[in-house]
Amino acid sequence: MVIDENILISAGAETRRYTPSEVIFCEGDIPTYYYQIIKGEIKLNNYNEEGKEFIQNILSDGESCGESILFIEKPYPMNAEVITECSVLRLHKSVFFNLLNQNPELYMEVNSFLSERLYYKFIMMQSLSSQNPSIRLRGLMDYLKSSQKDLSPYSFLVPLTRQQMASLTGLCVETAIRTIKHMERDKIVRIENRKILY
DNA sequence: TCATTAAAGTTAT
DNA sequence: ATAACTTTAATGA
Repeated sequence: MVIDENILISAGAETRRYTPSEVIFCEGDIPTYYYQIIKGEIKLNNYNEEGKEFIQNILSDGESCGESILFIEKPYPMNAEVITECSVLRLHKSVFFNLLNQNPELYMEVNSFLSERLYYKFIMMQSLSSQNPSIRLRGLMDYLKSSQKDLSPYSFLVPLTRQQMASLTGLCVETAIRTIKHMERDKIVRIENRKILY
């Protein structure tokens, strides 16, 4: 949880509902609100000139989306698209900043969330700079798995579709699938009824 | 080697 | 039923 929901609500945040494929904001929009997910999944993405999607991030319960851009005078460099049915708290930028100014602890909470996102970017950038699809996918899975305690092999069920894994690593689905199959042969992952265990 | 295209099978809504 | 996802195979850069 980035910021306690009750604090946001008493500050005047409104609860908004979104349905899958709805767009919360678009690349080029001027940021006006702070958004925090109560429940559901949202992806931050871009589409290249050929229409291929690159997913910057997938966010869910308790996480905020696009907050980093609020701190700079720039339009969004990505879209926020709803994956699953969502309820989201929305607080106007100016109220959000007043809130932070009155509560230094909240600044720290936002900071720590921001740092986590930045950490993800560093980790992913390292593996994405590799041409090898196996290294890219492992970089993604290593990061995701690092948030759980049990680090033993095959204890982590990858909570992503192959499509999403491909979009997060800049691969095409088919390559992601082939690579995952190869990783299964190499005993890096296990596959049980299409679920990937890492 | 990987991306792309096409085609077909599978799962979720 | 229909859409979304998964898989395989062929072809080309």
